Amino acid sequence: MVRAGLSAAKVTEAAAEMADEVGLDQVTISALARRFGVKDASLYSHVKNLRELRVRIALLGGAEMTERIAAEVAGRAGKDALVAFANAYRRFALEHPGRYAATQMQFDPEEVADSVALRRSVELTYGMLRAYGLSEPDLTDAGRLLRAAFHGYIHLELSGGFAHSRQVEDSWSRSLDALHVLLENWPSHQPPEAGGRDERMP
Amino acid sequence: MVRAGLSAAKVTEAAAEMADEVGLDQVTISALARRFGVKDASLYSHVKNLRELRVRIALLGGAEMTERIAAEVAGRAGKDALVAFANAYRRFALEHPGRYAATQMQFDPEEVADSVALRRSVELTYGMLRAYGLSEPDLTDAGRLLRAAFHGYIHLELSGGFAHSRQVEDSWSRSLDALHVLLENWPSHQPPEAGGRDERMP
DNA sequence: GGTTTTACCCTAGCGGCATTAGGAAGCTGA
DNA sequence: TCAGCTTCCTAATGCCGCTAGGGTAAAACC
Repeated sequence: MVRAGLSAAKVTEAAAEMADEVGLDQVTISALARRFGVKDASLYSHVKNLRELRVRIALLGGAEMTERIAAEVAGRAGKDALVAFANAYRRFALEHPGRYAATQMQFDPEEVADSVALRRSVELTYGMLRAYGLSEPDLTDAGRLLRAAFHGYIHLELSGGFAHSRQVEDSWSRSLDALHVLLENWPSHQPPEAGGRDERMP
Repeated sequence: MVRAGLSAAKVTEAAAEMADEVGLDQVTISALARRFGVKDASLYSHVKNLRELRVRIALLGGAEMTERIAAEVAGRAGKDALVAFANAYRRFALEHPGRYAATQMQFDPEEVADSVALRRSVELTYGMLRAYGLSEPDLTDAGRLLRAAFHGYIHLELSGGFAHSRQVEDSWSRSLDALHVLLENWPSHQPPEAGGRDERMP
């Protein structure tokens, strides 16, 4: 009897690939075991349960995504940085829809508490926004709106909300133009006298 | 033997309620049958399968949502309309997360082809944007960005992306300020000489 | 090199879910 | 009243997540 030679890492990588190919919700323990030519129960030596498997996919995907964004943004500022960030974000999501979907799960705080990628991605966003001259609390507000716009756009695109036409590219890049204008004209707000605003999550 | 007196409409309404309470993915045929005190198989007299049930929830939720938005936007224009639209959108999504989630499914084109609500919601958006002086192709681009921003924001909020603090309200209303500024300063584009742009979906 | 220990993978089995087939009992209209 | 339709049932299939417990390959130790 030859062993399959699995490991948590291999299982996660295969699961991520499978998620990109057939959708995150099609990634089941059974299907994954089938892909490895192994019985379902065998996978439980490497992964606690289905939820943990998905969290692993998310952490893997999140790390990869942040890495790619960081590489593209490096050395840029202002609109250059914004466009590089946004395009890297979108390209990753379109090329790896399963991994991307996984990053959108609801996590228990401690599941992602020690995620370097998460902290890094917040830093990247804030660095970009500071180049636009923003500071708290606008930093937080603008960051949220940017994340929302990016995610919302990709979500609509992935779910077929608009046709998969060449036009989406134009629309996307014009939205980036618009967001650039938005950040340059951000309606600033003074932080309130008393503290409390500082504790906001990004 | 007393009959339960079910109907497609009653089943859908109960399913929508259940989705709001426990999450769309917890709405199963079994759970719903249990709620009615009926066997699983009985529901198949009223609903073709699980997918159709979810589509029904989506259509119901979409209609309700559009209705509420339309009521709020009626008689307003400019920033008033934008804020009314956005707040009605967000409030519905937060009060009815299950129905809202259902509206985000991927549909076959003919499943929603005859949805009045969908057409109406597009009209509402476009009317709002025309009041900002936009015309095609900016109408389409701005509409997409708005939908993306709204959906993205609510999605982040619902999935706990940021803390459930009072601050989210501030952040949201400042994002609306920013979007208003954006629409007033939208970087316009000329339509290309030859046709083709007109066929874009919203 | 032989032995012990570990860790991997298996068989077996539980309960939950979606779905279908076919039958019985209520309701409706002639 | 009785035929016919609808609603609900029982029964069964197959897929899935997950657990318990056992055997063996591979690694660790002497």
